[in-house]
Amino acid sequence: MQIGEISKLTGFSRDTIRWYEKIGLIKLGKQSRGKNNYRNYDQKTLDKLMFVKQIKSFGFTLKEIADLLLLDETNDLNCSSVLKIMEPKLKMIDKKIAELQDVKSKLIKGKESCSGNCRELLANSSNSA
Amino acid sequence: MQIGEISKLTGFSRDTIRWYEKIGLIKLGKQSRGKNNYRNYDQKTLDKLMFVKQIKSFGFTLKEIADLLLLDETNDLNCSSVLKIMEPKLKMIDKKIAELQDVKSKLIKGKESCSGNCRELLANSSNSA
DNA sequence: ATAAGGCCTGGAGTATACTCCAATGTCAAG
DNA sequence: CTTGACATTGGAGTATACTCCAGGCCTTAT
Repeated sequence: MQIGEISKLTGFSRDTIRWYEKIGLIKLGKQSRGKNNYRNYDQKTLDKLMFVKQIKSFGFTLKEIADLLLLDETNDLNCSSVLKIMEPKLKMIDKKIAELQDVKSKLIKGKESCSGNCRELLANSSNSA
Repeated sequence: MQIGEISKLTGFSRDTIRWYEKIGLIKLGKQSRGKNNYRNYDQKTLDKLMFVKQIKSFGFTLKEIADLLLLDETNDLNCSSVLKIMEPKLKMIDKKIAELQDVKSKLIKGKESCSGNCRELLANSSNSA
C-alpha cells in the first residue's frame, strides 16, 4: 500500500510517516520502492505504526519506541532484551494507572459532592503524588 | 518559601517554575515579592505545582493545565465548568487505563511464554488499538 | 495531451516545554 | 566587609515532534 493509504489507516500524516522513517522508527528496504520510487508498505509496517500510535499515547518518546522496534529490525529481539527495556516501563505503567485512577476518583468525588467550587479538589490532589 | 525550596519540594527546576509563572500557569501577586524582589511561595502554590506534576505525567499539556488552574484563580471554579473540561479527560483517562492494561498484559504474556523472540508481541499489538 | 491528484526530496518553519547564560542584586556568616 | 550562596532579569539556545512548502516527477481519466 502507498503512503496515502497507510496514512489514512493509521491517522498519521504522510509527513509524519516519512519523518518516522527518517528517524529510523520504521524502515523501508530498497525493494520497498516501486520503479516510480513510491514507498510501498506492507501489513507489518502497518502493525508497527498502530503499535507506535498506541504506546505513543501514554508518553513513550519516539526514541524509546525506536529502540524497541530497532531490536526487532536487527533480529535481536529476544525477551530478555525487550524486558530490560520494558521492565521500567511496566512499573511506569502501573504507576500511571494508579495515578489516573486516583485523579479520576477525585474528579468523580468532586462531581458528586460539588458545592459551588472545586478548590478542595485542587488543594488535595498533591496528597498522593 | 523561596524558589529554591519549592524547586526541591516539587522537583521542578527554578527555571521551570519561573517559566510556569511566565505562561500563567502559576501566579504571584505583587505582595508575593519581598523587598528584595525574591519570589515567596505559599502552600497553595506548592499544592498547585504538585497537582501540575501529577497531571502532566499523563499527557495533559501545560495549556490545558493552565486553563484549569485559571478557573480557580478567577474564582470561577464551579463544578460544571471544571467538568466541562474534565469530562473528555476522564474518558481519555479511562481509555488510557484500558490501553495500558492491554499493553501490560501483552508484555507479561510475552514474558511468560517467551520462546526466543517477541515478534508476535509487536505483531499483535495493533489488534486492540 | 492536459489536468488533477498522488508521490518525491530537501529544507525551512512551528509549537511545546524547557534550559542555559550573563550581568547583576541580596543576604548571612566569618 | 568580603565571600559564597542564594536571588533577579531578558534573551538566546535546545530537544522533540512534527508541519509546510517549493519544485518536480508519475499516473489516470477525459
